[in-house]
Amino acid sequence: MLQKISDGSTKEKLLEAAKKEFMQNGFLKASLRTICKNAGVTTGALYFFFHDKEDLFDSIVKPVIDHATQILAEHFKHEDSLLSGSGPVLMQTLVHEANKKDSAKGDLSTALAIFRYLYSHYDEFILIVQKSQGTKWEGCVNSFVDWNYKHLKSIADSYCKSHGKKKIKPFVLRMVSNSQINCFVNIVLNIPSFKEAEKHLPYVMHYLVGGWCTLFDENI
Amino acid sequence: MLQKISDGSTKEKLLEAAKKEFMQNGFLKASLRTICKNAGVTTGALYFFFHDKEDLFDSIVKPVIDHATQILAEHFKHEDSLLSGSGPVLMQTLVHEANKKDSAKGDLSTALAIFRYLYSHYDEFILIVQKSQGTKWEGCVNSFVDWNYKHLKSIADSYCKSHGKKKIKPFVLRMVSNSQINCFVNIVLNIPSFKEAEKHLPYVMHYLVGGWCTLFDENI
Amino acid sequence: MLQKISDGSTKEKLLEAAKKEFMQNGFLKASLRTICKNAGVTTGALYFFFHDKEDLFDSIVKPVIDHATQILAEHFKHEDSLLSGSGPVLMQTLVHEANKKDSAKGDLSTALAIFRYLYSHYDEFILIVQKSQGTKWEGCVNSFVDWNYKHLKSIADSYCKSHGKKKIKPFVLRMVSNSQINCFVNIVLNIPSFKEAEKHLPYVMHYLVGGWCTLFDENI
Amino acid sequence: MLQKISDGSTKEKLLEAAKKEFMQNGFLKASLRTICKNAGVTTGALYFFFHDKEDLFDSIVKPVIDHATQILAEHFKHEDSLLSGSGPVLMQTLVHEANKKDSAKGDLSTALAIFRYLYSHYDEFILIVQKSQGTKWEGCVNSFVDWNYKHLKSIADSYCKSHGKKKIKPFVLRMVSNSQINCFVNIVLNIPSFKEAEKHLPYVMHYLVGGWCTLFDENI
DNA sequence: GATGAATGAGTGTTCATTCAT
DNA sequence: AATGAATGAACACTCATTCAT
Repeated sequence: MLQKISDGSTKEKLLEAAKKEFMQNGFLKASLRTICKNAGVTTGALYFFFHDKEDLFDSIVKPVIDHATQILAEHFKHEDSLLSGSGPVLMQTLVHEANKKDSAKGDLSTALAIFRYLYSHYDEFILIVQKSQGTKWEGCVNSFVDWNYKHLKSIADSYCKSHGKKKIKPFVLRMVSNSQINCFVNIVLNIPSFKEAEKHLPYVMHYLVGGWCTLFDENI
Repeated sequence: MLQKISDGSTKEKLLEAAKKEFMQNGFLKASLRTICKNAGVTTGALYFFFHDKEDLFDSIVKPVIDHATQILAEHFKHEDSLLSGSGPVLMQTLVHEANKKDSAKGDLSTALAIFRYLYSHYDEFILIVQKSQGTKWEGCVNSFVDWNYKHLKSIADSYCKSHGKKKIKPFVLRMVSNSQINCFVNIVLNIPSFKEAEKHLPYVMHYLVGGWCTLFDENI
Repeated sequence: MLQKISDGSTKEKLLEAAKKEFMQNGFLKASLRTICKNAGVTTGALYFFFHDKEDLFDSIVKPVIDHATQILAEHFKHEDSLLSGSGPVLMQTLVHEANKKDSAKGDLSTALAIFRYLYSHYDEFILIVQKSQGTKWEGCVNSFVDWNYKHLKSIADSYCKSHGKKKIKPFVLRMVSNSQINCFVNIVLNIPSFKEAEKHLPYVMHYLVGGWCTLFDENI
Repeated sequence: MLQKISDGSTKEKLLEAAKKEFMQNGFLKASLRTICKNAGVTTGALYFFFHDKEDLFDSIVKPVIDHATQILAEHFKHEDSLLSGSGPVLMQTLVHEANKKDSAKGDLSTALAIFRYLYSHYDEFILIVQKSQGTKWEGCVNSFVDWNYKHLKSIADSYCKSHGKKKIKPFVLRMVSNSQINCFVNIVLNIPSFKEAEKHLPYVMHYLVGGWCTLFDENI
């Protein structure tokens, strides 16, 4: 595994205490004093390991963001390769025919991988999504929306071109991207365990694909 | 109109300065001192008009929340009355057939009313949605999701019953509710003017209805 | 009666609210804001009737102090007149023989009069004794001790002179004076009703006279 | 000695400045700002050493209260052991015969010890007795009165029982207790030096014992 | 590596008081 | 006689950060 087991070192104790404090109070209201006290360590020690308050937050959150980014990047890369390589047939797999097959949107494996990872770093996920106001990560989810948007756009444009339809409006794609990301975030936020989320996932995908396919209907 | 035009009174100056400061820094980081300074007023004056920092925030935000709530309440009431009064035929209007008609989801009038109102109180809307961390309104959007969920559930249950289908899972409805609210919020957040939003609205509705109708498909 | 019945006028309402606030919080912690709010009156009104915070406190407390002072003054004057007029015989009444009679220290009438008055102005008494820190009255009880000391001294000196004994040391007399006043204050503070205090009074006097007479014993 | 000599450290400077400020203004009116300024230290420094304003006051006053309490406790314990161990004879020493001997109330050693201690912590004593309003110590003297009352009661009850007299009324004993404590406090308050107080002490004891013995007179 | 001490600007809030109307 | 608005200094307290040791 990539993650070191907590070894009770000062740094680990600080990170643990910080996580708890950030979870309870959010970045802005969190108190370094409290963190140090709970870690059983002096303020000076904190500043030996971390440059400042935000750096401390970063140290907790960054690895998770990076890893999630990587999973997504691989997923996008994979879909892109399918797309560029194999023309209209595959396109249907990705888009229109998706809801007629039991493995909607290609397959669920990427979604499951992401979920599995996020649930195993639940606190960090919460920190990123709900407690990062005041840090550079407060727009983190939006960045993912942007990214996903670009991805969706390339798929949609490609599909429309090959089917002789006019392009989906960027605004709509942005909204869809946002909708997708938001659904995923919401699942993790509202469903306590990976196991349950796993069970729900097909319904979610079905719903999202339903909306997605609507975009390519003739009558609009 | 219900809203008084700013008359340059101390209270108005304070509210104006507060709005600006809250917009810039969010509730937690906002400084009352700065607000007073920018309003050209002493700290004491602020406390003559407002009970405390949160009361100041409230005074800006509450009327907008109340009004939006009222619009929604009327909308829900209206749909409920259609539902209870007229059986399966209308149900189709509300649900399944929606995407086959140009007035999806009944009609767009409620959505437009809400949008028109929110755009005319843009700053307040931003404050509620993005700057209210640390106040009692930080979960405000979630409350709307909950509310909408109850509404969707009654519609869905009623429809399923009359069509002999098994109920939609609560979790799915919750997700859909969240998705809908999130889309609307996102439009206001990302589209600068009401005029543009108005143009986009049909696409949005089409997308949302698409997802919604998927729920009632046979094959899941 | 000297005391006007509260007529619900603004001034009366202020005095009433002030009394309550001063009782609860003492002079220093008392808030004029709170007083005005409870009186249902604005701050400005308060400053129409009273010069400042201390003046407000004074207005409540001064009449009671004055009246108590007057009662005492009459008592002292009366005892002085007995003293100057009638030589050694009366002296015994006042002092040494006191504890052999059932009406110790002359009689209890003065004490009863004072008690009756204080109990009928209980709140004001508490204010003077326990809540006046920060006002010019915070040493009020000490003034009474001083005054009583002068009185005791004249009695003691006169007695000693006429009995050929050497004078009681001023320090001792001061202590005795303090002891007496303190006992009286303590009774009012610890015994809730005049009726009960009246019952206890003889024991108190017996105790005080016991100590007082000790001063004139031969063997010291 | 238990007390460290002021070493000019920040904490010592703060305590010194605080003592001065509390003496001048009492707890409530004392300003932490002023204290820090006079200590030549920033506000933050104060809060490194003390939890809050009251903790600062406590740190000055608590050791003295504790020590005085201890001295008294030992004294009470000693008297109790005499009482339980040796019957009526000693009882006379403690009570009735006290005024016929030159070492009234057993001996003066406890009183002297207390005085010596209090005079060597004069400022702290003043703080406790006169400047503690608003802190948990404002009723401190009353606690001592209560304590002494319980002690007096056990002595008095024991004496009355062994002499076949009916018990002294609790109210009277409470008053006597108050009177004794009050006298002692008053001495320290009014007599500037231990040396003088020492000279006066026999008179004080004589007076107090005089009153005390009166309680056991036949004719009341 | 880590401590303990200290900084100093900043926080929201309360205060008694004033004054034009 | 009384209001409502406003003052401005003061309050206790917290903050992230620094640094000599």
